[in-house]
Amino acid sequence: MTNIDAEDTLCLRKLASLGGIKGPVRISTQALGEMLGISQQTASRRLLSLERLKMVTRTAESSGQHVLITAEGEEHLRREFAEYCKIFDTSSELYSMQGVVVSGVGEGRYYMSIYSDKIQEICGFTPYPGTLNVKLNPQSMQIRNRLESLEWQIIPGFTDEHRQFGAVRCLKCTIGGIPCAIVAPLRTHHPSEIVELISSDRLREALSAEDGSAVEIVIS
Amino acid sequence: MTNIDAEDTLCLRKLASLGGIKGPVRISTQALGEMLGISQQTASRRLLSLERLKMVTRTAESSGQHVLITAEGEEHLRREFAEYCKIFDTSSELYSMQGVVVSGVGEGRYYMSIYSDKIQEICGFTPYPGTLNVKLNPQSMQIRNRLESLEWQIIPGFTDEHRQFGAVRCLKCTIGGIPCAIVAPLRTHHPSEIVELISSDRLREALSAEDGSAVEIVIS
DNA sequence: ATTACTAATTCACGAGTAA
DNA sequence: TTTACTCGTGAATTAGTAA
Repeated sequence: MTNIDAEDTLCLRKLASLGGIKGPVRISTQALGEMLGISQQTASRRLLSLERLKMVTRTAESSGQHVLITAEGEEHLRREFAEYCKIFDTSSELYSMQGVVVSGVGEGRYYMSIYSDKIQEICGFTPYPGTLNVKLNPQSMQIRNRLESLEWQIIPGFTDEHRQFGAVRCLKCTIGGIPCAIVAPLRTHHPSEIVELISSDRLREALSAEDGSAVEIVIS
Repeated sequence: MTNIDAEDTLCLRKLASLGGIKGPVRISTQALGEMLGISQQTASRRLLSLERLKMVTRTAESSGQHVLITAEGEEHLRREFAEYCKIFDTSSELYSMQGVVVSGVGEGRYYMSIYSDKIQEICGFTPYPGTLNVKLNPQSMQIRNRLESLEWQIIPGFTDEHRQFGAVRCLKCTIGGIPCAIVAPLRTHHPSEIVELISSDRLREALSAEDGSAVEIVIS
């Protein structure tokens, strides 16, 4: 079988949008060419090609032709469709980021003990008192930015007699397969290239990781 | 904006299937070329092109590169996806056939009076005693053949003291916007190029049609 | 190993035009 | 009006390499 190329597929898809699957479509090669941004001659060639591939049938009538997509043609378009379905079904809301373990500033530990109860409620685990800090590579930063539009769980801030505690948010994920969550201040202008992670266990131990170890974070 | 062509789109889609939306993908131009059935050089050029169009970003690392689809690239793929959705959402189970009115053999009238009650029950109208016969054009015959796989309503046959009446089936549709139904014997090897239609009204009058008049039948 | 340049070649495109 | 042929041109591809 001579394989159908990308340009022919585009042409076939256009015919389908015009109703070529449900019934014959009356279209001149001139008009088809204009729709696809190609010349009349090339449109003619495309139709000839699709006809040879048995993706369409044509009947010449006075002052024009009727084009109909065959079952085979429809099948081809459905396969294309399925390809896109696969991409957007499986990868919707699934992201992965790579980075290396770095030393944190140490404030995470303090926060985690304060918000412990809230985190248990939201994430389903009591956090180990401390965070794992991961420095993302530049490409993963682009993914990190996209995470901003996902739904984070919000932990409200509060004030006690000593000081004010800002609201934080968290996003469940896994690192090396271990359930954890990214924590971040509620309001930030630009996400940091350093991601803070919490888990029920001490992640450095669970991952056998030390500073500089490469890790992967998966958000689903 | 330089427009993205069909081949670049194919390449972008392949990267998406490899997970290029959710995170950076490690792929050599050699491997990408093999997957797409093109040379290493062309694969390289495609990536350069996609990069220029800001559909992907790349980071060169030792022994390879990491490719990530940008938000813009994802947007483009989603538009392609939407195009296919439109085709298969709106045109599923919607067919159209063209033909000309012809004189029937006259037996339809007889049948219609006998099956009148059943038709009322199934189609929601009491049929005018007579059928409109439409001769389909060759292309529409292909559509007619596809109708065989749809769900027809079956009217069981019966036997009285005089003769045997075979089972028939009908499929609701419209002709020139008027609700009607195609009737056919339950078992036929090949659908006839002549379609018999029933309606509550005399269709020839309702359509102002005579022998040779062009008509369109729509099945939804 | 890689990526991507340059050069040679192929092949796809549109203009002109016949049917 | 149509469709689709031939033909000249040029864009796109692969081969050969450099980095």
